[in-house]
Amino acid sequence: MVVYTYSVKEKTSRNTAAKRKIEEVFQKTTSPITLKQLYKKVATAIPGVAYSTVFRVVERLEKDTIVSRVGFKDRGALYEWSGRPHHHHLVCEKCDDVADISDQMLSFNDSKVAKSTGFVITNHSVELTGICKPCQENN
Amino acid sequence: MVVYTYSVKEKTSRNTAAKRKIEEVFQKTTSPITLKQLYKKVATAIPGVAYSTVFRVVERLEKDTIVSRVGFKDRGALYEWSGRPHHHHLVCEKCDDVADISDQMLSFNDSKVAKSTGFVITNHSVELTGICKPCQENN
DNA sequence: GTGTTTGCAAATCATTTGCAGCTTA
DNA sequence: TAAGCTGCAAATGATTTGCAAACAC
Repeated sequence: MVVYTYSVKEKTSRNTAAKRKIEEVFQKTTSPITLKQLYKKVATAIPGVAYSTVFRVVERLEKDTIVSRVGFKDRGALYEWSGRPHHHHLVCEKCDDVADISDQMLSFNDSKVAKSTGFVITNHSVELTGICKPCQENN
Repeated sequence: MVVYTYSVKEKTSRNTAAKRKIEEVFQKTTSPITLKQLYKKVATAIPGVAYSTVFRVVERLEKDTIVSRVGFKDRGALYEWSGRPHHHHLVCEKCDDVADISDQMLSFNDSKVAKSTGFVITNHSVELTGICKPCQENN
């Protein structure tokens, strides 16, 4: 079990069941999940846990950049653990399955964009949509 | 003024003030806007217009693929006119200004991704974050 | 002990819908 | 006239907050 560590900016933090479980769910889940999904999983392990608790823990985790919010078009806000290597997502149109894509596979260069727009690029996010293998076959 | 034209799937459509104004706002605005922003602009020209009217017109326009919803991380759903050539967005962290980026500037290949994941790629969306020139200078 | 965290309930905010009256064609 | 469109009000759903009790340290 990974020990909970807040960023240096945080003075204190307490090790609670909710936090431990939330971290565990994030670690076990490869694809981004909604707060609702997270809450359901947490509530199974900790009956009676409040949605607001999950909300606040994740809120804190996001501020501390331990989890990050990733944006998808239609679904609501999704969260995933930040520790994993930089990657992007490929979402299946049919079943909403999410595959990870490494940055190298995309190979586009920010500098060309930076030059033509005058922006300094600080971050990029790519979302691909497609149809996964199983769904292609079950057609 | 561009004439309102629904897709062939639509049997009928009526030319109303709300629709004309909504189209006009979309045409004049280069960056994606929220429903709220759109509503405010429409309401200025058409006092007393209902939010739900704007909602429903945009809903219809989206179904007819005349406007498209683009996803950003933090802000809510954003809409933009679809007619423009395929492009992506570069958002300024400081002032939320949005610059367009042509697809060619990014030059990444779906086929490599398709090969390694088994997915058939149907669409892609790129969101870059950065700091625009004015904000760099005003620092 | 004491300051953080939690559960509960309620506030907020965005999105969506039902309906009856109005408008466009 | 008739089907579409609109305003209004209210439902829904997601997100957020206040507060007192419970808990970690």
